[in-house]
Amino acid sequence: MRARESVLARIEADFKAASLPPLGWYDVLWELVQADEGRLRPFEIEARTLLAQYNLSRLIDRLVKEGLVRREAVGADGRGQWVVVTETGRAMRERMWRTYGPSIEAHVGARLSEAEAKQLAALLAKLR
Amino acid sequence: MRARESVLARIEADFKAASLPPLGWYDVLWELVQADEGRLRPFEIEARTLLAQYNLSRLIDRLVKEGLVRREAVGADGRGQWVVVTETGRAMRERMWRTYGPSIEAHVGARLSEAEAKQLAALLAKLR
DNA sequence: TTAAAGTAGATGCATCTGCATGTATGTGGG
DNA sequence: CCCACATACATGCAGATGCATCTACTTTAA
Repeated sequence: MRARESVLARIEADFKAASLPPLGWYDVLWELVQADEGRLRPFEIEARTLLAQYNLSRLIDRLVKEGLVRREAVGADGRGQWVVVTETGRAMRERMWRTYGPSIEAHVGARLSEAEAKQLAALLAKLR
Repeated sequence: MRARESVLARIEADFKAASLPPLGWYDVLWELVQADEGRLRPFEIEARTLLAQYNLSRLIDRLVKEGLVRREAVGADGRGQWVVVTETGRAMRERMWRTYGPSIEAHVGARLSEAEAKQLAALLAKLR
């Protein structure tokens, strides 16, 4: 818990310094960019990111308002919708990564050897 | 991040099931119980828990309102105050621990061997 | 001694979160 | 076919958080 606090605080400081949106936005944009056709259903994003349903719903609102994603009706299921990344959204994800990547490297990578990082990942995986 | 999410969600579910106050309260109560005479200055709690100053200030308000701690003036420094655990506060910490301890054991302890836990702690310490 | 700078803590405001619940659509058993 | 139940997502409300700033007291240094 403390380690996560420390690391997160440092990364968020880097984000603030670069005037970037909240860190959490990255995860959603990333999942969308990875996904087929750059789109996912909200419940799929929810499963991938561990965001609570009501939080995701409102996070999508904010992303829409910033023009980073758009909602699209899905034919097969009248209850559902697609969340689609826009070009602006892809560009923003890339811009965020230009801070995020080096930040992770500085605050995590630089403190662990390759072997240690693998070990850590393996240990943490046991907790999920 | 994901591991912490998962574990925390499980522990918080246990807390909710036991109708306990937010998990964060525990850390403050614990630091106070550990401390000499059961009291600390807010800035000391801040350093120990990584709580932001403004969050701690209001968290203390809530603890006071529940009768778990009380504020006391400190003679030496007119700007400062002591935060002192009450008997109710000590009892609450114990009650919380009766859920928290087993919960940690179930969601963390049971998934790691003694050696793995030590390894994990050592790796995470490098990130602080 | 006294003004400038520092430290301890509180607080107004906007945003975010958790919780419960709402609306709309889909599905499966009788 | 249809009604009870399930699923997908939204939302009102209360409380929590982040940010900037404020007040009050202390220390420093000329």
